[in-house]
Amino acid sequence: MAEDRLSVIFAALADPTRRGILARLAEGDATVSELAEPFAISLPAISRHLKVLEHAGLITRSRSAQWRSSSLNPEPLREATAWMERYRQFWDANFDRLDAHLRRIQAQTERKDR
Amino acid sequence: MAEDRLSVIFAALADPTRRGILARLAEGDATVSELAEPFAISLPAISRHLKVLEHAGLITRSRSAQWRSSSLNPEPLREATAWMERYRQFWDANFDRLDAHLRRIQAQTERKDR
DNA sequence: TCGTTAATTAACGGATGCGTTAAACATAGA
DNA sequence: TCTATGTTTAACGCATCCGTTAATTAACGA
Repeated sequence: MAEDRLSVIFAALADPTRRGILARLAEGDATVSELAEPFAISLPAISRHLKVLEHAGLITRSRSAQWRSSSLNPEPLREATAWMERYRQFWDANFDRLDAHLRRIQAQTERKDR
Repeated sequence: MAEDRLSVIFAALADPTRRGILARLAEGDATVSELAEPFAISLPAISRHLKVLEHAGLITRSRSAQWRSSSLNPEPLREATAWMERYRQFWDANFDRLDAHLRRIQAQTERKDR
């Protein structure tokens, strides 16, 4: 399961190696070998991670000769952030906490009234 | 593996049922049965999802009689967002795209110079 | 054409994730 | 104390994830 876009994105971000790859790509495009270099895992493993990132839309890839260059595509990060934004009110310092409290109380009251 | 905090958080968010539970909790605390109601899965399955969310720190739980109430804890969402913020420059409209372009070019040049 | 380099695919193994049903546990209340 | 209700734990099955090594594909370049 987990075919919806957000799930695919979050799942892709749930691996530290993949987040490391994204961090590297934030500094500029890189080949598979370059991306693999900081990690103590095999090249095929990196290749799979890249496929996951590509499937999530987090990177795009191009080939030039025998090198395959990856570049960061931030769009999915924007989507994921947009989803989290819905909860920003719950932690944002500028948020009126009283309002949240009242809404919680209200929800509980409604529940008991059933 | 995947023991680091961010991985646990992202993994918890990678399931649509769990995101649905969080959305429900944003409206106020709820019991396990209440949380399970919108979903076509068994109660034990919901119970496991809650355990995952709790382990990620996304919810806190309290018991009152035989009911176990869950409440949203937004802290991990703040952490996850903070991580993504590092990439905001790549998609934010207010960002000077030329700067990003120059940094990419620069990185590629450095690589070729090796 | 042959060898080298870059990367992927194939085949496998072990761990984890997510669902189920059945059983157990915890508390309230007659 | 017995029963009903809410929730968790146990035990299982199946799919997916993540890693490995070996083999394969693709392109360059002497």
